[in-house]
Amino acid sequence: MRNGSNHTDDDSNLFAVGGEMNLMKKRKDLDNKHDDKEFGDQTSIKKARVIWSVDLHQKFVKAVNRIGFDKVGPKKILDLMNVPWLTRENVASHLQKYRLYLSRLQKKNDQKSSTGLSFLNSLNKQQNDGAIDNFRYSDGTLKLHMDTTSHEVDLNGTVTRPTIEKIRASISDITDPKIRKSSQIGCNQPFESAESEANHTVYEYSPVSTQCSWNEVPKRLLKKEQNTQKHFQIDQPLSMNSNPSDYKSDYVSPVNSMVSEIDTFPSQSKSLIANDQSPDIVFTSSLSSKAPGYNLGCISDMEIYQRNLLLDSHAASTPLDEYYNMNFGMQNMEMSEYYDPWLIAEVPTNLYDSADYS
DNA sequence: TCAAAAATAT
DNA sequence: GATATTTTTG
Repeated sequence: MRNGSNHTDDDSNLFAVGGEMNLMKKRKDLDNKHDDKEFGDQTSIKKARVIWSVDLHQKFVKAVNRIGFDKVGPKKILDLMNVPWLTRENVASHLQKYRLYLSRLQKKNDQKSSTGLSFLNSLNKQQNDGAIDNFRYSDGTLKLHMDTTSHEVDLNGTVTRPTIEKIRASISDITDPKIRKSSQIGCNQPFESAESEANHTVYEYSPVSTQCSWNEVPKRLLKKEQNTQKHFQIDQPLSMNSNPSDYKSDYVSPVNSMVSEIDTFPSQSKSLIANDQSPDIVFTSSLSSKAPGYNLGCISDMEIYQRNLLLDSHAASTPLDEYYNMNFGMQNMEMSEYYDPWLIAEVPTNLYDSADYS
């Protein structure tokens, strides 16, 4: 529909103008060729490519989880989703991708849990990598990384300190005024209305709104640490994987990687200024002094993304940023209250490493 | 130009 | 319905 109606309208208008057409035609050349062919019979107007918006995907995931992983099939999903214009093929295709994603996810987890001791190494490595990675994102934001590994570590008690302190240090580097301010702004926005909108809503924000990641996080995990103490902004999550290349554009597992990001790192005053003018960071994350690991990373980046969209439609971030934004990471925040639990779909529980959340 | 997403073919 | 392959997109 997107292409269909809009473009053909444009084209026909142009066509009427005639004289000016050539100029425009160059631009629209491709489309016109299409149209020529397609106008032969009205019936063959190319059907729109389905864009799996956040909402749509959430529906999808919800359906999948409802049906149960073993019994799931495109048809059933389609039924449950109850989206009239969607076809079985659409769903099938999406399901294929989804399965692919999940299996990779699982592989990652297995890998991780079987590596045993080496997770310490990977923790360090990851933090280092993170530091480097931070600059891959040219938006000047600092990402603070945290991994479930650190959570495990935390539980063990042993290695907890460094991690936490590292984070704390970073946090305290950030001085409050601006962050606080913009955090608040972001946080106080009402999300619900927008979130519960039908799919179409999202389209209005395209082109950037359409990407999504699979991350879906069990609600209950969010509830565990409600008392939050520090607020800081998060923006772009980043994969924490020890195997970055592999994850370049992967969907990030909620289990595997949790990321918080702190804007306003001293060395990156650039972004400070930018944010000052138009705070593009919208969410607040929280660190509990008790169990940072726990507290981190319990919300889907999709949702974050969605919120970002809604709250910040004039977006300071570039499409590219947005793009990456979607593909990476988990974030956590104290947003639970803002959510309608219904709207949050979950990844099958068996995919979570139970140790991580037990 | 490329990888990821979606469509389509098997 | 699953998976492989192809096309489209950003």
